[in-house]
Amino acid sequence: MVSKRIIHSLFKSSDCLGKEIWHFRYRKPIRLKNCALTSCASINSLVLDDCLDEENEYYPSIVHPRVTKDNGYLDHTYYLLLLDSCLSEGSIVDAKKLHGKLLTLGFGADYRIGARFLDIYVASGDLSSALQVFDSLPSGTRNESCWNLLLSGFSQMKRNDVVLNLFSRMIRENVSPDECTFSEVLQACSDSKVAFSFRDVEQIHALIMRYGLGSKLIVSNRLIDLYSKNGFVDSSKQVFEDMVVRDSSSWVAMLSGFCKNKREEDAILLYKDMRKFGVIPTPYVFSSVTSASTKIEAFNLGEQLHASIYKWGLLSNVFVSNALVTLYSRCGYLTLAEQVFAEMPQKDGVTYNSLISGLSLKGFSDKALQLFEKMQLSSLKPDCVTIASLLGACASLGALQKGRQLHSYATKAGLCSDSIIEGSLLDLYVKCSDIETAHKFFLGSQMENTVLWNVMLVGYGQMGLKLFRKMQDHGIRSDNIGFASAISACAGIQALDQGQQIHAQSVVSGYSLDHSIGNALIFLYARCGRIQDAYAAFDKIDTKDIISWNGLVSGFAQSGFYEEALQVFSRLHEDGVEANMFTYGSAVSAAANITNIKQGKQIHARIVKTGYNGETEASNVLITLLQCGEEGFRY
DNA sequence: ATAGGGTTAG
Repeated sequence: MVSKRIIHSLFKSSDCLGKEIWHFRYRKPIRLKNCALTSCASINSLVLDDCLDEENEYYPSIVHPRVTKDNGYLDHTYYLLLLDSCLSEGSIVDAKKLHGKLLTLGFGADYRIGARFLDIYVASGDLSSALQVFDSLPSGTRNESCWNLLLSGFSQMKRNDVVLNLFSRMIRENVSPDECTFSEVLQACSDSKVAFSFRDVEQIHALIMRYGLGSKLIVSNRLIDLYSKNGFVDSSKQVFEDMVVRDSSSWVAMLSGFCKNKREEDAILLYKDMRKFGVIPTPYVFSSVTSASTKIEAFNLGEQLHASIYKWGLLSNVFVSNALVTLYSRCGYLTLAEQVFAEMPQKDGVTYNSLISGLSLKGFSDKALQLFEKMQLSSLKPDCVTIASLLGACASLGALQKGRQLHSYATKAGLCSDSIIEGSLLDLYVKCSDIETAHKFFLGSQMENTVLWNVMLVGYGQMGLKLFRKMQDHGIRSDNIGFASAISACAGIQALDQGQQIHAQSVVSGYSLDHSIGNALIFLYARCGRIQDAYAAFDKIDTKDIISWNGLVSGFAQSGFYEEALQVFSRLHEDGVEANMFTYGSAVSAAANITNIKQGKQIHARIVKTGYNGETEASNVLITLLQCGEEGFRY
């Protein structure tokens, strides 16, 4: 709204005597009488009376841009008011008409009018018109706010390439960017699909410092984000630590930076620091930190977080509670996960997906499928993530029929082009031994999807190795899981040379430090009876997990080094490592083979204690052990 | 502006 005074001075400054103007009430043009403007109450009242309400405030919507037979008595200020009227009514069509008229009237070069149109076009998303107006402005009048307007327009439309081009043009034309400029530019860089090299980000950083904007909060926050998104989290940390003033977003940016770069421990330490500094945690903080503790399975910390979240009254936040559902699911506390789920006042697709994937992963496939039914009854639509989890559940259940239903659901919903859905579908058919469908599916899919090769490689055992060669013949690069699976396949047929060769290839491909490949190598040596090499490979792994240990135990057990296998099993026990069903299976089998009833019984006791006695693999071998014939041994 | 869920592996 514009005050009465502005309109007054507007009319005073205009030489409008004897001209025709549009009368808004009569809806027709009238000619202004020959009277002195300073005392021209008639003109003022003529227009103003119609435009003012009781509170003497001007409503632009009453003014309509149909000023006829204009000879130029109305200046740009008047047109700016008219433009405001178009804007307040949101009528881009009117604005465009007016623009056309102004151009014919010769107002095109007027900076203020141009800037206003720029604003209108950017706000309405008509960026090509915006760009036209921008280019038609005399270059001397294009100040940084014009540039920023244009930048923010393209940034909102996610045209990041244009944003970056405009930015470099801006620098070339010697316009000084301000914090708004960098805020948009950094945002565009972060959203861009293209990865930035360290040098790229550093150059942007240097520019920021050159223009003296290093202390601006929004700039630093986005810089932290940009460094992190491209994997340079240590530089993010540097920026964060150099900040004199931080706001809540700075902490969140740093937290999520650590989370994005698998630095969960750092994220958790940062959270503790943040609390020490007395920063009030936001939902963003809790969803990030909870997710970080999920990833490293820090269940105790997760419980503490749950308590804090409750204390801050943030359980009603969907993001936060979803993170909690995932936390409890992944740590195996499905009852707690279900409890959080049940108490959520609002649920979204991710809420369902979190619990469904948790149930599927932990073997509660039936429950996962039931929850899927429930989800369909609610108005929420299952998506790729839902289907992928459920396909996993079906694969482990061997539920081919249900899996096929999901397949047709996914086809109807248009989800089948998703590469992860493809992977889990193929895995379903392979695990359910529907070789024909699996083969057809594989041949009909994109060759570049390495997961599909891996699924085939694993599922087809020895045949898999041939496929692995074929993959290489096609020039498709394998990934760490492909190499690991191929090496394991070699282990299975005790093809040491071939396995070593593939390992050498993986090193050439840059996977020399990969965990999965290291574990596979342990298994290869152990399975081929190379005890010392196996231990050497084992020692090379810096963070040994149960799979590393299993490589030794099951490898030795399968190659007939039963005592060795049992020794490793005892060591594992002493080291306080949690065995799983594969470990127990191999250990019991080793004990059975050398009829070591005493150790067999000990293992049995632990199996019962850990609840793995429901697992067929260990139980079957226990029965074998029983058949070895020790009296009094009962399963 | 910054946050949560999915496939292959022994």
